[in-house]
Amino acid sequence: MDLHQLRTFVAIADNGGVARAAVRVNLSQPAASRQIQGLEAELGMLLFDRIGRRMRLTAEGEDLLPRARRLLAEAQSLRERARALQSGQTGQIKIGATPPMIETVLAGFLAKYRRHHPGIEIAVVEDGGAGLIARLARGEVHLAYVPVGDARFSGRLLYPIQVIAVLPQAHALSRARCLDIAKLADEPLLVLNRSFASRQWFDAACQTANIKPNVRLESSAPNAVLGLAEAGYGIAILPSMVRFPRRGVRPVPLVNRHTSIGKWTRLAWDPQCFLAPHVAAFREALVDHAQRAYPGRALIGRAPPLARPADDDAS
Amino acid sequence: MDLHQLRTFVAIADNGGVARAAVRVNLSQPAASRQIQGLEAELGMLLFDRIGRRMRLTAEGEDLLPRARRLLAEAQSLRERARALQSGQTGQIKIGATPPMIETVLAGFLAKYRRHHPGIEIAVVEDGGAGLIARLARGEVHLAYVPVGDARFSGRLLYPIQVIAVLPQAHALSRARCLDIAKLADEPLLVLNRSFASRQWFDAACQTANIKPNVRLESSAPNAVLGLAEAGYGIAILPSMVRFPRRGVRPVPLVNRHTSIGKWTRLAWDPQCFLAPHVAAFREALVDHAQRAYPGRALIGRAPPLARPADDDAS
DNA sequence: TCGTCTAATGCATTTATAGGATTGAATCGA
DNA sequence: TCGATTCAATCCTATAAATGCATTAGACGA
Repeated sequence: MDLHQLRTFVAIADNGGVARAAVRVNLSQPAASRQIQGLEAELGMLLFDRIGRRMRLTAEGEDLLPRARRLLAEAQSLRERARALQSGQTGQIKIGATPPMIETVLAGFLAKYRRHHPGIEIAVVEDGGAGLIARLARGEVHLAYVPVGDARFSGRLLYPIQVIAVLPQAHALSRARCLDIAKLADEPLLVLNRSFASRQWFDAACQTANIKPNVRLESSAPNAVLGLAEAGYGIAILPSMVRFPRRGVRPVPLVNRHTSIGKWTRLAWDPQCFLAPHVAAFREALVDHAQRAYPGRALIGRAPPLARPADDDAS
Repeated sequence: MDLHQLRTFVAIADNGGVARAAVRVNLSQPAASRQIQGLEAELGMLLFDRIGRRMRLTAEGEDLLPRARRLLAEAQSLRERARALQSGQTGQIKIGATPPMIETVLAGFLAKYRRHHPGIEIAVVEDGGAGLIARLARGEVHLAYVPVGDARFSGRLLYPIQVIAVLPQAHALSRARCLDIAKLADEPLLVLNRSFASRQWFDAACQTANIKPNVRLESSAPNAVLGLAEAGYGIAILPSMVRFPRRGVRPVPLVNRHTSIGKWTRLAWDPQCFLAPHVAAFREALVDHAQRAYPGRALIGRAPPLARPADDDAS
């Protein structure tokens, strides 16, 4: 059974003759004749009665005709779906991100993007940094926020994330343009737990600076830390992408011997996987958006710039 | 796009590899490889990412895979439907019949037949004799009750229909084994109108016998005629297939010079049309039923048998 | 680093499918 | 009633496609 045979079958039934049908399906008359014969032979039944030189559907033909139509329609729908996918008008995108990324960058961007591209279905997968790398490697997501330094993936640099301190306005250190971590030695600190990259960077910086931070609270929720800082309970240590302004507190970038603490963020993908046009378009739009309006950009300008890694965009 | 390509596509996705898929679809590995490449080329997109020596579905492939499955399932359903039609387990039958035929023969038979063949859909088309011939010629019905004598159709003889008189039991002539129409010359008669074949046969017989029948009533309803006969209003002239017994009246076959009046009935079909197995089976069952239990058979035995035409069964 | 496994490619062969010409039969018009 | 026409089927040949075998290229594991 062949789609061409079915098409010819339907055409003969519709046009009432092999010759006319042949024209409709861009075939010669003998070819159409043979196709219908081949179909009849394969199905083991006559689809048409040959009444003189006319073709009339048999009962079986009448029964199978609508089914053949459905099959052809389904095939056409498949082709059209493929064309839509190819042109990037439609398709699915799976993007992995950490909760802070989702909150600060992705949420706002997605709302805008979906309005302009209603055919695109965007699935956001929430996971931690290590989990995102694994998902990207397994092909579960097309794109993911991954820190710089993993050579397995291509990526586009987005923006730097730096560690900042959030101090009460009344605090003496809050007027500084930026703040060396040595000055935090005896201050009571409110920090995130070790699953946060910013906490790891902060710890590493303290270690190199030979400082033992006075941790008053370790939390898994940035907003909790921030709220306590507002209440004057201590100095919050957070990544620069928390949203400001907040009342009664001031953010100040941290430095370690005149060097900012943090890393650049990257939107990465697996270069071994074919990246569909609609995914590439989405990626470019997201990169553009993030680079223009990244969280904490006002703050970051106050500290020495982080070393910018090479952008290893291999597309 | 080709069903084979789609089948290979699905097989690769299911079996996770070209080589294994090739075995499943009875192809060599290179053939399967080229099929999927051809499909990808035609759709203008990669369906699989080649990760090392593995094949992993792209986003597009994942999108199109269920559609391909549906298409293949639809094709399989078409094949299975064709097989069912071919084996005669299912299908449609259109049979044309006159109202008396439907009432006396078909109704009872259909009830029985449908119980034993639930897959068969039987459509009964009610029409007059001339209408049935036209419908048969146009292919609107597969089978029809048609009088003998039409060479265009093949047919199987069913049973003779003879013209009978229905007399009040008290009538002197009601004791006869059969009755010559000459004896009806002066009796008040209740006859059917000229659209009934039996009426035409009766008229023809009267003409050859040089008799002017004394028609008291001409009706289009056999039961009305019969009812009036029961009421003693006259002698009813009817075809032999009316159902007996009736109270107070006796049926007597009519003869014209020792010759029965009537014709054989035939179940006919268009020999130019392919007769599907399930239609042929239905036909045989109906012929068998009609020949064994035809209406008026007890009555007909009392008159000289009608000349039996050749059974021109050309199948 | 070597061996193995997998998908892709080259090549020769087979297959089948197409079109053109022709035939045979049925329909139409004179 | 007899051509003329029309249409489906058939024959034949050429072209295109698909297949299988052998081989290659590349990745994965020991």
